[in-house]
Amino acid sequence: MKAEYNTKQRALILDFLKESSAHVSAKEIALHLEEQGVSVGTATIYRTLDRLCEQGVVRKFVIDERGGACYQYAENGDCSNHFHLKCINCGSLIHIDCDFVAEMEKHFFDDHGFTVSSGKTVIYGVCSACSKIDVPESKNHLCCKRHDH
Amino acid sequence: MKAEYNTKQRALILDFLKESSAHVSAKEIALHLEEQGVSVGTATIYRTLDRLCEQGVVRKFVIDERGGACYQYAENGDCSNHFHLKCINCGSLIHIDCDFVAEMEKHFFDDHGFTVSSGKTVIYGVCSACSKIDVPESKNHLCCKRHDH
DNA sequence: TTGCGAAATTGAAAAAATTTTCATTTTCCT
DNA sequence: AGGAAAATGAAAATTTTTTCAATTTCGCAA
Repeated sequence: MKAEYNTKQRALILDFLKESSAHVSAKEIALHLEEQGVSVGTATIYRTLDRLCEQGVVRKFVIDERGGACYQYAENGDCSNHFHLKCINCGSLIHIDCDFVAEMEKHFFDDHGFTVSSGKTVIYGVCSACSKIDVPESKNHLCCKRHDH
Repeated sequence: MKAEYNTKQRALILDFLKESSAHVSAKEIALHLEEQGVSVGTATIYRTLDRLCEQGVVRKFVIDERGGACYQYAENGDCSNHFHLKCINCGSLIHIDCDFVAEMEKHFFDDHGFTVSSGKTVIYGVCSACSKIDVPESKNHLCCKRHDH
């Protein structure tokens, strides 16, 4: 377990994320801090976001419409009705709970007469952690809400 | 459904991926093609990889030791292109192979960075027979293949 | 079969996003 | 206060995406 120091920069970044209901990009964070009169280096912003993601405090998304990734403060919502994504590479189990689940249920029911039991369903593949970011256990307990698309 | 043209570049990239048992990076692909005497633009390589990932033909990984992402050809096994519906009541396994599978794969990839391995995925629920739902034959023939397991 | 044309793809260059490097500064423990 | 560990920022390096004019693919009509 590596030690961690509290810094002004990290607090500022997290504050901004907390007060932003929507996704924000690394660049938006930089611009915001700039406006606040505080200039934080790019490297620091990315490093901080990485760490916050690792800790599950923040979620990372990749949205087509925008260049690059976006970040959002993660509140742990309810994990009631969702699918499980099982990574065949690292073995982690990810709980996803987004609008698309409903879409899937509707499709299987309408077109195949199949009533999906979401809670028991397991979708196998390679997780974002293995294919994109290095994210440890903590994040895997989070639920993902769907973002606009 | 968007049309797709076959191009020399795509074939070359896919060929290289097929013959590489290990992960290869975008740069390695570029270098390999260069050595082959064919020069393929960076943009084309990334675009092609993106598409192949979306189609589930290739998987994307990020390995710490290397900068950036790596790609690997995903074996097309017998059941690798479709989902399985497992009835929790009668136990039958239904193989479904319809356009929606691609939609799902795209969603999970785009929105969750998750590369679905369709062949290993099992969706649990109650089948049409058990819930006495009349599914039009035409729909079944159009959308899915049924097998006994 | 041949050739036309719309749609798709390409490549080069520029832009953008992200990561690395490393010297300097900050944090926190004693 | 002193010092080790951690974090920072600036700049360079690297990776990935965008732009857009030129080129290629492929169905279809002649």
